[in-house]
Amino acid sequence: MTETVIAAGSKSEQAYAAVKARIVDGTYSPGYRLVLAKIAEDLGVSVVPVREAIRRLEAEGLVKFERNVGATVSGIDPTEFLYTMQTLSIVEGAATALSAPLIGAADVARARAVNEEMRDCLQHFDPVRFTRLNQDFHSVLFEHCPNPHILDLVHRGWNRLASLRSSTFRFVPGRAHDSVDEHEALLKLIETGADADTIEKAARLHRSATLDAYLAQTKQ
Amino acid sequence: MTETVIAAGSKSEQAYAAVKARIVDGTYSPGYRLVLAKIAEDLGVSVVPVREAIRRLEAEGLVKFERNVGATVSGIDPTEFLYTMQTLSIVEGAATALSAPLIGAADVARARAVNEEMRDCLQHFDPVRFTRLNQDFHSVLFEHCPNPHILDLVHRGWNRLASLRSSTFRFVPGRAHDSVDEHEALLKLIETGADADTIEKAARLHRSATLDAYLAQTKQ
DNA sequence: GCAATAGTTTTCGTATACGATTTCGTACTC
DNA sequence: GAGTACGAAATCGTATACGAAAACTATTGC
Repeated sequence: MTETVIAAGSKSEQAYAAVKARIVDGTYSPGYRLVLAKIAEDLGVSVVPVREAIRRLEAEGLVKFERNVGATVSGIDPTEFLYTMQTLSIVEGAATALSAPLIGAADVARARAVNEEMRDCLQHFDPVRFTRLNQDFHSVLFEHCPNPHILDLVHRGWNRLASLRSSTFRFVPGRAHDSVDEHEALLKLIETGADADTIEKAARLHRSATLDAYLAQTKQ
Repeated sequence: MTETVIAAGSKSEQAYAAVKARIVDGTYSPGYRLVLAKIAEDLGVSVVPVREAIRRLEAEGLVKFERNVGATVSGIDPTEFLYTMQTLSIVEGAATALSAPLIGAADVARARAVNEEMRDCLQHFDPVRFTRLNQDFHSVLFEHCPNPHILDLVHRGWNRLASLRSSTFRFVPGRAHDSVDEHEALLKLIETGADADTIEKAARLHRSATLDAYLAQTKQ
């Protein structure tokens, strides 16, 4: 994969990218206390650019900031998880519907290949790989979205979701099978040029079902 | 000494609120160059908190920031306007649908009163008041949305829209009449407990129609 | 008269420093 | 032993200062 080799732009940008990456990949898990001076030292910069980075992450919802107290990685609350999923279902549904007319046969083939790999994962029980493939699959579906704002919201949603991973994001074996089937159904809809409404609804439902499965598992 | 009354929160927060307000109310219109030192002086603070504020506003899409060049109020591009409206139609539609079951008779009455005031505005041609009332009306519809993330996105959308006002946001007399009627139709749907899908679709359509009217006017 | 260039000014970017606030630990009182 | 008060340490918040990059301006050469 593309490791973040690029020491791009200002130190503020670097700090932003670095902290964001650590939150998304789980190095800093929810509730983790982000001490400015410590992060600054880790990254070899001063606190000013780190503050800026944290503020930006706060605006994206990845970080909670409290005056004179400090920053923590946000999102321990299960309710938060529910809200995040609901929001994602809406913006991702819209993004997928808007993308659909622009998805070519090659994209569908690529997505299908990914989905078959996912099916393969089910045999060997590889949740980590499954999760990554799942993201790849959905990326194909919404990456052509012509509206950059919606695309941005989708990415933010996925990032939030990823950041919550360690506490609430869990692989539900029983659900995974259905998920793969729903993926295939979505591809069929796109291939046959179904109308935007149908695709949007299907995409939403797919995510809602995933949410329900998580909730059901959590209750047990 | 009547210093600028509410010295709420940190200076960073103050700067954030102040600059945001100026962008939304049109004091700083699209393309306006935001010089850090100047803003800092205006607000009586140093540049550091101003930088933070600008970064946050950038994350919200209200400001465009370019390395070593500076910040400008974003959104002159008409395409941007289209994307903003589309995004808003989606999140606002969802927010309205989610709010609907929680909207009480009193709320409906309040919204209806506002709408009748809007109808009144049509007689006396008062675009400014009409626009404000329109916001009030929609606020009633989505303010009960239980998902804070979606609510936040709606507010951001409205803010972006407001910030674009001076260049592209224009009152379309021919459209205003239909708009008021659609508001009433929306209220009826909510009163009769229509299902979420129907309400969502109606809310979206309402905004799409507004967008179309703007576009038609722009073309002329 | 125009274009290229060198010098000046403006503005950004970040390190450092210090005051303000919170938190935590310890001692004291009831 | 529990609760409170006080002091020390940690951490945040922001002003200032200075280096770096870009934008602007004036001058020179053609």
